[in-house]
Amino acid sequence: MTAPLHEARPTATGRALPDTQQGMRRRNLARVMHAVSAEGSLSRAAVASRIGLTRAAVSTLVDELIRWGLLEELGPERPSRVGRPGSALAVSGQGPAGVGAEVGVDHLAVCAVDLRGEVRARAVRHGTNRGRDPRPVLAELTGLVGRVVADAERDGLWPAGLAVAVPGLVARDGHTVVHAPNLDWHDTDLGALLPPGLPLTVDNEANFGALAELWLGDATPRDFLHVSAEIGIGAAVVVDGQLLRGKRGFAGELGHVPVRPDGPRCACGGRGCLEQYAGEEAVLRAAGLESRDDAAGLLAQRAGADDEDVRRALRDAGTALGIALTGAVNLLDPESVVLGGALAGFAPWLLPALEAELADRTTGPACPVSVSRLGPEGPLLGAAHSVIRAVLDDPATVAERG
Amino acid sequence: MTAPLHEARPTATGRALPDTQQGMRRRNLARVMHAVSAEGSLSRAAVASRIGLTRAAVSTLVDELIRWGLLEELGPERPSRVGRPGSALAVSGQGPAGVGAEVGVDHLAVCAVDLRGEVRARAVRHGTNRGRDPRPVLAELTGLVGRVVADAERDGLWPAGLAVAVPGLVARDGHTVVHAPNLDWHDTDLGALLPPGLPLTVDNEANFGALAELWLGDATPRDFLHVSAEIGIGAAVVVDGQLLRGKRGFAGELGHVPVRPDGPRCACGGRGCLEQYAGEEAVLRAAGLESRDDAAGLLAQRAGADDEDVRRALRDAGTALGIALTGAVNLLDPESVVLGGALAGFAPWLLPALEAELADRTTGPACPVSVSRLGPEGPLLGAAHSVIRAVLDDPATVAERG
DNA sequence: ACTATTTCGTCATCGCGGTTTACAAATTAG
DNA sequence: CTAATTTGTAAACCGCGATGACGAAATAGT
Repeated sequence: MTAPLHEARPTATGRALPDTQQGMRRRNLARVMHAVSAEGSLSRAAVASRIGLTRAAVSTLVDELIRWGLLEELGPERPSRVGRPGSALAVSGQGPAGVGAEVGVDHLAVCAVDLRGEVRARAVRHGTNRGRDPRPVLAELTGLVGRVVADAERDGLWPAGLAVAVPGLVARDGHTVVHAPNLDWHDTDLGALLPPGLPLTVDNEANFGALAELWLGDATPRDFLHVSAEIGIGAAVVVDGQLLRGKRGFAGELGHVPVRPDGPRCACGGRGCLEQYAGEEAVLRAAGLESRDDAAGLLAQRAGADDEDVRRALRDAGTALGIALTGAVNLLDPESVVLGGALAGFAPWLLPALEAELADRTTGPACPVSVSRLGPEGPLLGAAHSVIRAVLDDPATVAERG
Repeated sequence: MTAPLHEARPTATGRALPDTQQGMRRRNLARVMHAVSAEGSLSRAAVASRIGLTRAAVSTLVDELIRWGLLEELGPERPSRVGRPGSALAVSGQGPAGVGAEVGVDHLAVCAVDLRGEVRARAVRHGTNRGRDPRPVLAELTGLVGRVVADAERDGLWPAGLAVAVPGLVARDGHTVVHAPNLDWHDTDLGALLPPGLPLTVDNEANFGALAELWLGDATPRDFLHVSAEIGIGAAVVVDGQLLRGKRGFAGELGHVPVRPDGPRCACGGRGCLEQYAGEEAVLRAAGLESRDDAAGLLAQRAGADDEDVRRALRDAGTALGIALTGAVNLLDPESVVLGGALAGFAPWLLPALEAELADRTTGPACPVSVSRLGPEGPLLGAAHSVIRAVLDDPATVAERG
């Protein structure tokens, strides 16, 4: 029932790795990094008691991490209780940087985040990418990445990897966009079209948004459902602090959960999918508006200005979302549901209907629904942080650099 | 993106365990057990190459496991290729036994399984438990457990734990039945009512059924959805070979996924839940039959005898299941869906409508739906095997006994 | 039949990594 | 100013897997 010991480190190959002393060392290095990172600043003794190793062992681990430039010594702590005060350790503000990028429907954005989680450089280009060929778009993105990397390097950082958030389905290989309807990209391998040299990860923006919520949100639980709508409606399922990706990497397709099985036909082949009721197109139509760029902004503005048609449309969308989420919550029993992306902006008008539906259809206390405070920044930050987390999770990978 | 090294062994407390040499040893002992168990019989050298350790290291591990009575030496292998033949190792048929029990609506069952996975003792009592007080029911169950344990002990086994499958929701504490509608049990702590001394685990029958499918099914993937209906409709979600339990332990409540949001009221508070269309009651009503004991048997018999009313009712149930599963498949992207429990018996009449619905509502290749070959035995076997798996997953826990 | 080759299991030795124990340094409590 | 407490480090120790060598037991080749 508990996690099998022999599968402590599942591998892509499916074969269990041998458990050797080097692996133990690597895991303990990671534990030290995580402990210091979580608290901001910690003495060796505090790390030791927190991760359950002895002070002596932690000392050697810290020495190594300092040598690699991942930790730094801040000097003696202000003594608070009796005894010799410890020497404060902190995650280095130099060293590796995570480069995150976002291909949005109407913008490109890139940022660099240091090990401490602070954004140290950014670049944005506005303008629609809808229907454009991937090559020029990614060439522009490469330009932005170059600028951000140059800025970061001037600042004493070196890029440890590039993570790109895209509004579409990404294969489990981590670099092929299978289907991005709003960009009209299909089976596009971004590996060849982005700057070489940097380890690349591509993922769905909902996934990166969920990770941002997990890592940066305040009091975000380790089991939650993150719903994020831009044009389509995506969701990401986080279980025990890990993204649930599914066989093909397509998990979280909330937009095509049937809400009214006899409803209107959907592009996916189904009928009455959530997107037919709560997708951007559907909401615009229900509000009597035409499709256009920045439709989300228009909707939010009208709703804020008491436009009753728009409000009704958003209420109905909330109801549909509530029905779809009832199914998801029944299936997953998450600790909470978080609304992110464009949905966060509509929360005042969506939430009441959504929560009412959820409460009506569930026994006992309804699953709490909250709104992301990261808003549209989520996916970009999640992407950048995913690179940083990889370093924290296995510091030995950057042993040589620094 | 990969599993964080520092979280290799997640704990119930949420605090990361230190990584020590003893932990390493324990994990490697587990790897040896799993390797031998998976192949039935293996030489030390074969184990070594399979788990990536050296022959010398495996020798010491095997020595210890033999000393504990978990492995046994079968003697020299029949030489197949050049070189000295190895000495065959096998999991011991003596030693620890897993005791599984099932509280069904109309029966009680207990069995004991040895480390090799073979059923070595069993006991059953027929008769309804619907609405009975938990105390006498569990007293009877305790009696059956006593008989099975006695049989097993006569056979050279000792009970390593008791796992009980119940048709209802079980809290994450692993011993409290929160809600079992068909028994009419609520917030019942089974810990106090079952034989003391044996480590106890209680879980939903759908969960144990899914584990049985995972461990015993042929070619069952590590990511699948197991749907099991007795009276209600339960599901279990398996992700990466692990059960997804949810915050409260209630994950998998497929029966209350909304299928037609404006459909009939359900006891759960919702409307148009799957159970209103595919639950036993609903199917009986749709077929024009009355509720009675062994209704499932009656339905299967009538369907087999070309009763068109029953067949239509089952087809409609299949359609509703298809709609609910479309949502689940969109959300989870599992490798397959497995129908177990009573559903397995209805498969011939359910499957066509179910698969048609799933195919219609999904783009690309539909998620394959298969039928469990374990049938009604699943939960009982899963329970017993869960105890055995715990031993295989951490052999050191039984070091002293044997 | 005899030898060369291959593979298996074991042993002695080694290196790595965390623990134990001891101690000096730095602080508070009295 | 002394006793108590806590921190960080160093030295000795121990557990565990790796290495390399060796005898044992089989096949393959002549």
